[in-house]
Amino acid sequence: MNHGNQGLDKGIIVKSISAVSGKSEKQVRDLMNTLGDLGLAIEKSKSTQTQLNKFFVSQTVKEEVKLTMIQVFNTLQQLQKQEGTGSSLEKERILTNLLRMAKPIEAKYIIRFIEKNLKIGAAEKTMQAALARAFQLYHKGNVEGDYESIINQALCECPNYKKIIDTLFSIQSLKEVPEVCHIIPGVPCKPMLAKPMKSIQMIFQRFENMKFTCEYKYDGLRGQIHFENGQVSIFSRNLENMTQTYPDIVTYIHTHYKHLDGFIIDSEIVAYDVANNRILPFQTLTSRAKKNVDQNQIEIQVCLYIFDLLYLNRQSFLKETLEKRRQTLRETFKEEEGKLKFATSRDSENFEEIEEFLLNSIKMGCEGLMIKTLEVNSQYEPAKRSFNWLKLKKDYLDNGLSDTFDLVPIGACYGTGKRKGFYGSYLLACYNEDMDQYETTCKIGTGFSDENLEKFFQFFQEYLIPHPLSEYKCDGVNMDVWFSPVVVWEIKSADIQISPIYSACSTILQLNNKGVGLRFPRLIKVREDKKPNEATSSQFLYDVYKQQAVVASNNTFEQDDDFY
DNA sequence: GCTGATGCGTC
DNA sequence: GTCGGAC
DNA sequence: GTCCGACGACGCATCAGC
Repeated sequence: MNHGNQGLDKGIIVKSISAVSGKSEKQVRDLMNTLGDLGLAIEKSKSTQTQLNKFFVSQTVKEEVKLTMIQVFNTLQQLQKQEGTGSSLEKERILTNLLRMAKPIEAKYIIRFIEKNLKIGAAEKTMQAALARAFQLYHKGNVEGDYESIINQALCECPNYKKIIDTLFSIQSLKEVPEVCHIIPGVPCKPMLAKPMKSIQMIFQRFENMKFTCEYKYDGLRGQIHFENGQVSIFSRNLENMTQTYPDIVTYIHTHYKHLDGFIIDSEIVAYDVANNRILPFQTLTSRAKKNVDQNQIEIQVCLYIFDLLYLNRQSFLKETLEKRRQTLRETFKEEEGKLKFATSRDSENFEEIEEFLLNSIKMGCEGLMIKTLEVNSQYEPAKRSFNWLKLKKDYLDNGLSDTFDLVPIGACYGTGKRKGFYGSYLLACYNEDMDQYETTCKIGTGFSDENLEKFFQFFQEYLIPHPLSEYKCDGVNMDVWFSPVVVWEIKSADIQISPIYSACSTILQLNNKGVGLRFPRLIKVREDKKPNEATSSQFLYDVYKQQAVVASNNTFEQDDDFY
């Protein structure tokens, strides 16, 4: 089914639910907070409608109207088409009409569908398994073979349900599926992913007796680059077409590789400081325009760090070993400083060497290492095991070398779905000793056990306050509830980045009132031994920020006022 | 024309 | 992206 | 191990409302 974006504001959904159920918008929002789900909110609203409101609704819609799938489908497509001035009102009107006709349970799933979260415990993999089973039954045992793995493989190489289903309807033998649905330039292929590892030892355990290689893990955007018949396409990790965003890459490929008879390579697109031959931070890369990009107006240059070859000269390389793919990649492409480089790699099985390589990668502005087998199980086949590669980052390490921060929860938001009835996330602050104030630096919603979620929720009931304290520097952050500063939590993060909304270090930074925020924050533990005013200081946070390789090596980063 | 909210994609 | 829980 | 769904920070794009 169409899973396009309706671009529906939460506000529009709330208004529609309000219009359909006769409840005020505030009542709908309260219901949403209580039930932890807008879908449940409308289901309940519709099924507990007052007689008066039912009467009112029946003036506009005939009772006993039955919605069909086609109607819902068409309406969703209509929603998708709305754009420009006045589109929000129109969307609200269309959605309201649809919800009027829907039974409570239908309305629930329509809303959940729009929110792209069905919450039925079944997602992509379950659906694929079901598809396999369904066709097995459809063919009544006349077609032999492992449906699930064939379909899975086909979906990885050619993620197009229509094409695969059409094929399954028409085949005599399962062998025909890969003959029709296989990797081809122009169509994105599911990328290989990597599993986090907490130590180098774990890598030796995982890859015991296998040859493997370590590569720098660049901090950019995954880019799968296709070329065929003069046509360049660039796909993201989630198979989105982002060709329009990178006309500079398109041109580069065009001018250097049009002699090749088609290829697909895997790469990381990284922002690059051409003047100083340095990698720039992820944040810099993301500030590039995404639509209607004029190649002559590009201010942020990128370098392509390529690391794999999936297809070349009309041949799939997916089933080749990494050793072979890498060798062919190196023979086919040519490095150029600041434009295209092979990911820095080292084939080592020595602990100290790997450790040093990891530290070097971070010094160079990378996130850490990717570790991949070279021969055994080294095929590019995410269908077999999508997390076949391993990744190692400094902040995964459990050795005390990575930075943690001791922060104070000062507010929270209600949880949704399985977090219903508790807080789903907490606002954290560091302590500015000079100003005697708490400065926000992130929200946190991961690292909690179910037990802690409940325990913390109960705990904070005693410390609720109606408004943030005057010593909280928390402008620009909207929370459902606020607390007195009473506890300290230990938090780990990957990075510290300039933040448009958090206030930590803003007085030290002097950067248009911006502060710093944590990247990938998660809870480690409660610091029973610390009082709130012993939390991590703003100064410490700032020092750690300045120490980061990519900040330390690039003094222009924060002086360039135009940029931020 | 600007601002703020929020969608949607990246990590 | 990270994480915890169910299987 | 795999799958799922909680939740994070950002920045561009878009639209309402001033």
